[in-house]
Amino acid sequence: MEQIQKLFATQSNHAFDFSVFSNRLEQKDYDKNAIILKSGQVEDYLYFVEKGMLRFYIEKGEKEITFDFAFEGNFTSGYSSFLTRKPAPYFIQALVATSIWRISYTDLQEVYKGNEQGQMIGRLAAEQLFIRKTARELSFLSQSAEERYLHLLHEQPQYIQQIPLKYLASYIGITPQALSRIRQRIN
Amino acid sequence: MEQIQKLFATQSNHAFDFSVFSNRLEQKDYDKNAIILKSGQVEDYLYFVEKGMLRFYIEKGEKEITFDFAFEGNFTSGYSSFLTRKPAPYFIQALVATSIWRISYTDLQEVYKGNEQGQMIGRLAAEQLFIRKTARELSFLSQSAEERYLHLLHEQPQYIQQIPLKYLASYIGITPQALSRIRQRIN
DNA sequence: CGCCGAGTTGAACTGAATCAAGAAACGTGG
DNA sequence: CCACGTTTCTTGATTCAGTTCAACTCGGCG
Repeated sequence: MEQIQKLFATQSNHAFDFSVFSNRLEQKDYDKNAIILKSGQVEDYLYFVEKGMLRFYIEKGEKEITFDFAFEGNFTSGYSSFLTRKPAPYFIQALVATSIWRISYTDLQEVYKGNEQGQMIGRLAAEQLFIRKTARELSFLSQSAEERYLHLLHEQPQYIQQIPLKYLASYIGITPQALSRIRQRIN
Repeated sequence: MEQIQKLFATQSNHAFDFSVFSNRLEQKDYDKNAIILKSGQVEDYLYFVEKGMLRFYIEKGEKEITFDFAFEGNFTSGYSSFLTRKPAPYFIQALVATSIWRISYTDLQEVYKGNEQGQMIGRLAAEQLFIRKTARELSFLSQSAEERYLHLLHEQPQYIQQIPLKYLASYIGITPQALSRIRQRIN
């Protein structure tokens, strides 16, 4: 909880009654491999990852495609579903035992209404998510698979080694075999 | 202008004083190839494309990488720069003679403040942009270059043929030569 | 008319996919 | 806590999509 409060304190230049928001936060723990959101469900929460990490994936025929991760200190959500109130086409899963804080859609609307500064929460989340997606788009257009892997290693060194290679490969856009060979080449 | 109003009417289930927003809209016309945002500038506007189309690109060494287009009826912006008030690392250019409506950052903040429903504009823009980026991310992970091209053709048939092949190739993530061969193969 | 950028086509090369088999790690039940 | 079975990772051989370099065509514009 202090993590979130600290984040707001650094972002906000106005006094902000944090309790309006925090009173509606709910803490949840998930076991390793637990499914947090099932494909076909409407996402009802915005999450803040306190500890652990999450994986986002879609099922495409036989195989899973991992397209996102969320680490400690990130805001995350099945965000397009959360915003549009339509079923999400993907799954969210805990990669390790994970603790999150979450706020429901309706509660977040209340925070928006009740407090001038409340919008900041939504804005912070939206900005973080959008900027990440844009950076990732450019990585596909301008970098090789090896560069994407090295960038990922550099950006999130403490978490990457805990993630199974097959998920990383999928996230980078290559097969597990290809990533295995990249690893052997750079070591 | 009616285009935008219609968009709001279909999205909003409440009465919305559209004039609070529209009074702050400014109409601008750009010649073919005009630069709308220069890399290094802070994006000060949110745009609605009334007519024509835009291209987004970064300069990487010698070459340009086109990573986005905006067509008639789209909201768009150098959005991460607009949100964060930091310089954009990319250019926005008119591909053909283009007419837009735009609202400045400060005016949009005023709309947010002055009107309960005002947030909707920001939300609509954010949703549209975020959802598109997510779909594109999945296209890089799960589709071949040829599939991405066919999808683009299918999605925006009326605009694609007006866009120079080299920009389309870049957007898809391949060389102009490779796209030229894909075209010859599918015809 | 001549030039220049855009598009096309060819040939050689390369990074990654695919298919296949073996090694290592992992968790589950006895 | 070990033993077994399953999943994950590695390594090899072959194939394939896309890159690179190069030459040529075409259309528009000065």
